[in-house]
Amino acid sequence: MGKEITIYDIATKLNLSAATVSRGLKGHPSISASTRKRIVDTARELGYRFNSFASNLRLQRTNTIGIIVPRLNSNFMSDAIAGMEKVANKAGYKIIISQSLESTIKETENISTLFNARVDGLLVSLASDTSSISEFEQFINRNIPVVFFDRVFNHPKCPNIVIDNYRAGYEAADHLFQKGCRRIMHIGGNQTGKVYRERFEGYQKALRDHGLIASEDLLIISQLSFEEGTSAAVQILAMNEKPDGVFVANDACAIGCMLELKKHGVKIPEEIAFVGFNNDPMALVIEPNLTTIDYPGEEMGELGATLLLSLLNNNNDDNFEQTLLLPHKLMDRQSSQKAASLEIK
Amino acid sequence: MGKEITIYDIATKLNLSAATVSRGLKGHPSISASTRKRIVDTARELGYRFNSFASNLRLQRTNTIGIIVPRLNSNFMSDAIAGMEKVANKAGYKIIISQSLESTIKETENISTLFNARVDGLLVSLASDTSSISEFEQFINRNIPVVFFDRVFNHPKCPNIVIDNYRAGYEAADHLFQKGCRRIMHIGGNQTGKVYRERFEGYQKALRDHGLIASEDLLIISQLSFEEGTSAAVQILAMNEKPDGVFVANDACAIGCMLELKKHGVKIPEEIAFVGFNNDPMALVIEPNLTTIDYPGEEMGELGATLLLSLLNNNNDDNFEQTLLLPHKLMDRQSSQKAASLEIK
DNA sequence: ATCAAATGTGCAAACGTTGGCATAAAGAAA
DNA sequence: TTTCTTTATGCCAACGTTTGCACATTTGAT
Repeated sequence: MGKEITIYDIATKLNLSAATVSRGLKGHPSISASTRKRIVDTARELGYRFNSFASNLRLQRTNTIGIIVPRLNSNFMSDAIAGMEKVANKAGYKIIISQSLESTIKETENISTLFNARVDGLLVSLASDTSSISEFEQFINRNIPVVFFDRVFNHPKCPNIVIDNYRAGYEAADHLFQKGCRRIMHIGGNQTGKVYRERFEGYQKALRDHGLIASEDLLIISQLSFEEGTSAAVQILAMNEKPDGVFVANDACAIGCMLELKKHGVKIPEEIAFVGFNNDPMALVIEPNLTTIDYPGEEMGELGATLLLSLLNNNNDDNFEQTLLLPHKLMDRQSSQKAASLEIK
Repeated sequence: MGKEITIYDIATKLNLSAATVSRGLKGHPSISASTRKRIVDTARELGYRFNSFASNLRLQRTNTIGIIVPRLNSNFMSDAIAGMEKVANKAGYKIIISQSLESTIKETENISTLFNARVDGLLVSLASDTSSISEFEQFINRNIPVVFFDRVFNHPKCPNIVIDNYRAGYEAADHLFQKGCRRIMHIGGNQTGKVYRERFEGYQKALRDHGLIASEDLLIISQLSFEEGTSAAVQILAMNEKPDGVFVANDACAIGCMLELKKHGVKIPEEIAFVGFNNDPMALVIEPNLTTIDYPGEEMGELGATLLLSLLNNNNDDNFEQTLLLPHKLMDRQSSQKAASLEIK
């Protein structure tokens, strides 16, 4: 429980001034190599630990970046956060993580917490029903950079890092068409944000391009949970004209739906083919394995953090791309192989 | 980008001293209600935000607790962390999270990061191959409380929050026995830490109690990943005398194993029954649904945070339970219903 | 009217680090 | 030797909050 060692203690011991010790520790060029070495050695010997609060107070910056995400426990998110942590750590930044749990209210609370924690910048993936980012204005007004990823919002000052959800939605629906589906259903997420809306719009476009109609009764909007997948299946089972293919905007919901349909004897993919989204590990557990859209979580996290750090350092205010697109990939698996099974018949 | 407002600005505006403003903002009893109101109103009006660095510097505490976990992306962990965040937030604490990714080296780095961040306390679930907690001594020596949960280590100064892994292992193996298994295999995790060792020992005891032998060839030790489940299946397929039941120390590995066995035509549970551990969401996706041990993540997180906070506030140095046990529960599902299928035959 | 107690507020120092500016010492050019 | 650089270090104030102690004012009791 000994007292904390400060640079003064080191200075006293070496007959130097605190300023010299501070500079020595920081590798300032005007300190001679020999003095620097003595300082560093003594610091280690005395068990000195840097006081970031004093430093933060003095420098008016925190070397901390805040992260707000809908939930931590998805595969994508933990990859993304791992990527951010890697980049941030290397640059000497700490991270503070908070979850909105898909609630705009909780999100607002988190924003103030991070505002009061005086993070130097923010990496945000929005809750699905957030329809305005006015809460972020307090950051933007103070020139604290805000970078959105995955669940983004267009704002002239805030870069976005996303995949092309429109294109991915298009590809998913097109894939089902290529496999022989003609009544293609969509189970989509909250349409307030861009992500699920774009996936839906891509799906619609694909249908139109193939001369199909994206009719109302082939659309279910939900929160995309596993349980809501089950409910969606119940709805499907009650339909007179069932779909022959379903594009679900995330894997958990797709799997909940598939399990329930299977339980009622529906053959997948023969009767109904499925395409999901996210490439969740569960997609390889469900039988048949789920065709889904994969996208690079860790890379997105790294890119987001890198971009944020560059905004923090070079204050090239307007010299950035508004939107960065990352590639996605359709993982073609058994849940969509209807064509093959049709050929057999 | 206006300058930050400080208590001095508020004080000047109201013709008070900074000290009075500070006390007013904190609700100190010696400030009259009317003055307090004026202070709070003016603070809001001016857009004052509390400077926690100055406060931390002055008070020598950070109102931050550090969390170290093996990985964020398991269902259990995100529940546990959600529980911690809830409790910590309510008490006005921030949390800093870091992952060891099961590496003792990365864990050590995280420990120093959090040490330098001067967290007021630590909530830790150890990496699976951590065999010594000497790195934590720097905290313990300074009377910074360290609470272990789930993956724990016995240290007289550090409370543990766990489930009874020994008993759970016993119950899992016993369950398989009750269902008719007589060659019960165990796929266990790293035996360095207590968790997987205890599950293994419980399994051994159950076998002994039923007059069975836990022989070497019925034991596989691995990192318990999904992929290692696949390898385990390959080993099983190569065995002369195959097991008729397998207790796997986590669900991901159990599921990897089951999928591979099914691919080779092994009937589950008829030929080989399975019991997993963790109650991962995947356990309800695999067919047959996996019998597994469920335990309360969120509750464990809440309890851990509550305990840590109580250690921070009352410095009742020695007045705590060394080990807190939380209840677990065997979720009896299809993957272990061998007895029923035996009866049919 | 006098004194004691209670109430409300201010003063000033401390927390540990940092960076502009000043200065001392040493070497180089005249 | 004198003057000018260059190099290495020290001085000092500032960052914003907190708190022990002192002080002033009010209230109530005698």
